[in-house]
Amino acid sequence: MIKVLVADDQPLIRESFRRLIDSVPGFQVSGEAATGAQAVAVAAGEPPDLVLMDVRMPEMDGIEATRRICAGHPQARVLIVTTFDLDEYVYGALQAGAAGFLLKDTPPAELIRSVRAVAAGDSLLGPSATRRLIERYVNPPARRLDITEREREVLVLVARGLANAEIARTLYVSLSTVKTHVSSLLLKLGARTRVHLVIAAYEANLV
Amino acid sequence: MIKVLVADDQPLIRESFRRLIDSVPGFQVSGEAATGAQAVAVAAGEPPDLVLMDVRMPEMDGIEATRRICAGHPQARVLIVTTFDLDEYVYGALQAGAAGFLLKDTPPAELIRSVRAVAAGDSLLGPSATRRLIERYVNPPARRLDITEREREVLVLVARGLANAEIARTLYVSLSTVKTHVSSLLLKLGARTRVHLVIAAYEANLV
DNA sequence: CCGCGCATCGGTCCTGAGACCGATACGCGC
DNA sequence: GCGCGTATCGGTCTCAGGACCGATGCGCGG
Repeated sequence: MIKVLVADDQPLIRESFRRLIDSVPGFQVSGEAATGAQAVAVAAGEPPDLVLMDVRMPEMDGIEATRRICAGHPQARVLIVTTFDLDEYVYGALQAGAAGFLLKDTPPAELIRSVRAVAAGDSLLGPSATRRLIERYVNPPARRLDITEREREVLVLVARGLANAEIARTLYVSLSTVKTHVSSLLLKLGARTRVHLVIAAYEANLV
Repeated sequence: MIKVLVADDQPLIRESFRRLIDSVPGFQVSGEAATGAQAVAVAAGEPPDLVLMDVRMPEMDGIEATRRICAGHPQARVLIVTTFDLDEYVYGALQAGAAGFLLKDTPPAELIRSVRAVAAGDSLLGPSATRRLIERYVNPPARRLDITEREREVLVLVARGLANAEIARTLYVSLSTVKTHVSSLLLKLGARTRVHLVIAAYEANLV
């Protein structure tokens, strides 16, 4: 029997979730909480297998509560269910350890499937959350650096940790040439040292 | 009317998808393809709004076809539907520009909802794909660097581009101390210069 | 108590990095 | 033809970075 903790500051919502969860075979609501702090406390007393967590709650928000519960109970899976489809909520919740992020307007049938999936160890996000996650992490808008092709090559090698002499040998040019390119890069990217170039390269997803 | 291209090397699968799609109001199958190359060609002749794409296909796989179609038709949304739930497929497909990744055992009702979501500009992944995406991009297993707390502080500042003297001022210690820590870091992390430290810090997700 | 790891600090020495100066050659557009 | 940007190359000079030497104090466990 999978024990579920329901955390939401609205009693009506908790009641709905309780009915929904209890209607699913193998699942049982083992506790309720009206604030993030309460959720953490209840989870400490009765370790849940699954947590349905709201984000906006008094005392402590659901993100922070998620972080603490995940830290204290690694086996617990947290499914965020919120009204507000905000970027920071999504990223924050997932970084805090949440395994899912759904909106409250999700149809009950899908919610149940999601609960099952999360309880089984998988993860699940609402469509808009998924889109933004992909945009942010998988296909981030590669910042355009206004540099020439040759300079880009040099930048990549710098970011790999090669010394100027090594870059020269790699590109079959002289040390002077490499230094010229590096100087141009420093100027164009507003960097003081090659360390800043490495940082710029990483931030621009060149590596 | 949303035009859908169905690409799969099995005629039976195509037929199933065609019936499913045509049964949804506002959607219409505008073309079929049995290989990745065919999919690209058909898409070029009759630009689709949505593509249902298999991965394993002769001539060209669905990932590469996705890449080309997304490059040529930015408005086209690609939904990968495959039998094989492999990591490389998921990461590859999303990097290629796919907006969704589902398994063929997805129930028809959910598939239809997914098609609608993807056509509306959102994204959707199956539960296991979502989990692995999160594990890989949002909460990557931070490599443990065997360094002291103080060294970690110095490393972070180095990775931010601070010079030794600036680090010294920031931490209220002498330049000598910073140099000592940096030397220890170079030794422990097997780095030759501070550039390697920056790289190590980025790879270890310290920044 | 004594050893060990950690953090702190100072000095010397050498080298790569980067600024700044110069130059040539090539392609491209006006 | 001439200017402009890019890529190439050389020299000089300064300085931060890093190696290597030394040292002290502190906490912690055998």
